[in-house]
Amino acid sequence: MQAAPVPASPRAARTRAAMLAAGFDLLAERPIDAIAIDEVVARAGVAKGSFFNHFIDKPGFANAIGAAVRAELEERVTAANSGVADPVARLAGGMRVAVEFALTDRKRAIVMLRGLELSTGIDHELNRGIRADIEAVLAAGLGRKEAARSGVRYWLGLCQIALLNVIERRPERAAAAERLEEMLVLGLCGLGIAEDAARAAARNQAALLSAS
Amino acid sequence: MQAAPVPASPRAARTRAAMLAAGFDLLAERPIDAIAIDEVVARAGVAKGSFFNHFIDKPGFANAIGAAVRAELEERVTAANSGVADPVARLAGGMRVAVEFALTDRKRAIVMLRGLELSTGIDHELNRGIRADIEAVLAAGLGRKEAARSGVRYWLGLCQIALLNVIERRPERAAAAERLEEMLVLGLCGLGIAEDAARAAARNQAALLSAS
DNA sequence: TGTACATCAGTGAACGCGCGTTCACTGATGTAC
DNA sequence: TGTACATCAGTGAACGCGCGTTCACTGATGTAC
Repeated sequence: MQAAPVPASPRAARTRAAMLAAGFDLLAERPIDAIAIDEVVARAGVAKGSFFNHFIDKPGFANAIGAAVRAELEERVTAANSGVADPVARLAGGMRVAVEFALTDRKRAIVMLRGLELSTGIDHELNRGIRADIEAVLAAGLGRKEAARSGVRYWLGLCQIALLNVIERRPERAAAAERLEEMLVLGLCGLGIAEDAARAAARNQAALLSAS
Repeated sequence: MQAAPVPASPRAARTRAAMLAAGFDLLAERPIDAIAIDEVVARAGVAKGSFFNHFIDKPGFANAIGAAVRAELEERVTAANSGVADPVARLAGGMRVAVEFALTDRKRAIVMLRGLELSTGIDHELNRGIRADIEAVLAAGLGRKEAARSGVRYWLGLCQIALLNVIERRPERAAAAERLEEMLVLGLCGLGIAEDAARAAARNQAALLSAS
C-alpha cells in the first residue's frame, strides 16, 4: 500500500519512523495541507530527499499516518475485548477504550479524527466489530428492533462524540470516567438494554477507566 | 466580523454573493486549502482583485461561508420549532430538519460539516436550543438523570451522524425517513423518554420528512 | 435637467515566495570469493 | 579476515510553478449645486 510497506534495513526503518513521528506531532496541531514537507523532515532530522524515498507523495504520507493510528485504536479495542463474550460489555468496552485513547494519546486521537475528514466515514474494521456485537445483543433478545438497521450508526455517533469531547475539554481522568458512564447509560438504554443492566455495564467501564 | 458585513451598494452585494456562491460549490467538493482563489473568482466571473475588496484573506472567506451556512441551518431549526412547545417534539424536529437540510441542500450540508472541522466543536446557538429542550424534558420528569450533564453531547452526536449518513449514502427521501425514525426512537429512548411516546414522536417526524 | 466632483467598487497585471518534487551524487550496508 | 563490487538509503541543491496578496488605474454610482 505504501512506497515501502516493510522497510528491509533497520536504517530505513528508523528514517521512516522518524518522519512518521514528526508527522504525528504536526498533524496534532494543524491539517495536512498546512504542513510543509520541510517541517516534517526538519523535525525528523533527515534530508528532504528522504521523504520521497519512503512516501510516494504528500497524500501518501498522510494516508500512512492515518492508517497507522486507526490500526492502533483498532488493536487496542480488540485487545481489550478479547475474552469478553457479553456483547453489551464489548460495546461498552469499545467506547471506554476510545476515551482512554483520547486521554493517554491525545495527539494520536486528534490525528485519527482528522484522518476521518469527510466521507471516509468511519473505519471499516471497527465498524464490523460493532455490527457483530449489536447483532449479538439483538439475537439475545436484549435490544430494541430499531437497532438492527440503525444501531451501528447510532453507536458510532456516540463513540465519536465521546472521543471529541475528551479531546476538546481535556478532562481529568475522574471527570472523563463520569462522563463516559453517563454516555454509556444513555447509549445502552437507547439500544434497548434494560436500565439496570446498562447502569451496571456503564459503572464497570467507568471503574476500569479510573483504575488505569 | 467580515470585511464588508453589510455591503452598501447593490453592485457590491452582487459581487460578494457571486463569490460566496462559487465558494459554496467548490467547498462541497474539496477542503478550502485545495481551492485556489483563482478558481473562486473564475467561477464567480469577477476579477481576482475583487476578492480582497470583500474578504480580508482566504481564511476570512472560509469563515464567512461557514458562518452563513450555520446560520441558515439554525434559522431553519428555529422556524420549524416555532410554536412547538413539547420539548420532545422540538428535539425530534431539530434532527428532522438537519436530515431535511442534507437531503435538499446537500452541498450546503457538506460545507457545514467541513466548517466544523475539529475543535470548533459544534455551533453554539444550536447547542443552546438543545440544552433548553433537554432541561425541559428533565423538568417534566420524562428523562433519565444522566441526560442532565451528558444529554446535549449525546443528542449532538446523533444529529451529526444522521447528517453525515445522508450526505454519504444519498438515500431516497423514503429511506432517509425510515432511518430518521429509527434513529429518533433509539435516541429518545436513550434520553429516557417512554418507548411509546418516543415511537410516536419519531413517527411524526418521519411523516413530516416524507411529506415535503 | 445638467455639470463637476467625490467616493466606491472592479480590474488584471505584476510580484514574489513557499513548497512539492526531482536528481545526480555520496556514503553506508551487505555479499561473494 | 580482507578486498572488490553491488545495492540500497541518505543528502541537499536546484527547479519551477502555483497561488496568495498588492497596487495603480479605470469605470460606475452617488451627491451637491
